[in-house]
Amino acid sequence: MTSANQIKKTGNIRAKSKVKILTAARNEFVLQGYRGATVQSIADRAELPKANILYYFKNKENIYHAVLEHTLEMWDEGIGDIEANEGPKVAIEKFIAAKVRMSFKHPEASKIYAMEIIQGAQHLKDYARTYQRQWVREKAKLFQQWIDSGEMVNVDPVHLIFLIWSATQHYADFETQILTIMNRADFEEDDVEQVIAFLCDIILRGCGLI
Amino acid sequence: MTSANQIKKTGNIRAKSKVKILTAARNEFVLQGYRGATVQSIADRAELPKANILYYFKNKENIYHAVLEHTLEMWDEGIGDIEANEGPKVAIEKFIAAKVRMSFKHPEASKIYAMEIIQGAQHLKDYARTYQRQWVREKAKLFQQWIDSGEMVNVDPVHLIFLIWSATQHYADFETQILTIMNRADFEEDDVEQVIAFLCDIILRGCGLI
DNA sequence: TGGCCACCTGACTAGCTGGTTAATAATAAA
DNA sequence: TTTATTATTAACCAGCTAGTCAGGTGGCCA
Repeated sequence: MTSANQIKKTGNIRAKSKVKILTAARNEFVLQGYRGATVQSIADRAELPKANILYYFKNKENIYHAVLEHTLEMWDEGIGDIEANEGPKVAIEKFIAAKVRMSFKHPEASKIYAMEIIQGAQHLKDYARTYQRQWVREKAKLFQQWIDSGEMVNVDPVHLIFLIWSATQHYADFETQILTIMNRADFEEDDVEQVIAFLCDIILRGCGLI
Repeated sequence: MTSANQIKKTGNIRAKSKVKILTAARNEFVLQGYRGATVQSIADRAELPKANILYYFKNKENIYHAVLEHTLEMWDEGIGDIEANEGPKVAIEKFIAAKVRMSFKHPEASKIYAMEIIQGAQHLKDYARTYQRQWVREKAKLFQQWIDSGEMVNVDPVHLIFLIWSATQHYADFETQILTIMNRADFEEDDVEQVIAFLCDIILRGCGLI
């Protein structure tokens, strides 16, 4: 048995337990907030003794950080990529579609992220300050070029990005409210495409691209 | 001294203390969440002994309910009123302006509301089920009439309302993120009007109203 | 003056919190 | 098999939690 296999085998138990714990933790943190989610409640949900949780994660904050990290990875993936050569229409369409799909696929991730920001983003100030700020500036510059070349109407690119973020994430974060108002129990496949169509339609027209 | 005056005088102490407590509580709940905000921390912020807090509000949940109630009142006020006779352009403009102004004026209210919804809206399911659902249906019907009469483009009225809600509330809820990305310490007077102008511009054009 | 009532608060408690420890079991390596 | 490492968990603890309570204070009216 090779050394690589050793690591893999022992790693498997660790990995499986960690996934189990993080899934339970993510749900608890969404439902109860950081303080409201207790190590015991996470343990109960994961169907493991509390001490086992604290064997894999030194402490509660560590669990939260792991959950947050996973959330940010998703955010990065789901953010889609706006590229210069495809023109504003396709770029915005792809961006909206990617964000809406992520909202419907991983609402808990969006919710955790939202709560973190609402409460002051104490765990990820640096993330916004470095990574996000740069991303927004880059993409805003692209939009500005399209505006300057007359390919789209003159709208503030930064606020346009905020608009798309908010409108798309809304379907994850305010899921409960939306479902209640629409008098529905759950979202269905069709809803995703309908929302994408609606947002693309109104925002593209708003940008003078239809 | 009349009985009415007695009530007013004693009521004044009650009212003043309650306002003090609720203001402190609102801030604590926003920053720490329901479980994270302790009665002691609320007391410290209000500069009152803990027992005094519990003299005016039987228990912690009572405080939270009072905060939530106050928040909903603001929401109701700030929601603006879409009226049939003013036409879609003015209606949407007024609606957006009202919601943006409220977001900038009372960000904590919006944040508390958002957190409550994200966590499953356990304290105000009925509110959404009765009041909000009816409001949305009413206003959606109005939009539909404007669409049918060719006064605006055919966009889903319910999703249009969601779009406006999300875009406007975003400036309150994600304040921290927005300020960080824009590399600013605080919002200023001008920002409010700029945001209103941006959102009106893009959404009205999106509805074929420009 | 004395009685009434709203207001105030220090001291207390039962239960829960995150986290430790020490002893045991399971697994893998030699 | 023996040994070493990893995984598991009951029992425990110090500190904090929401909430209680009993004993106050001070203003107002008869």
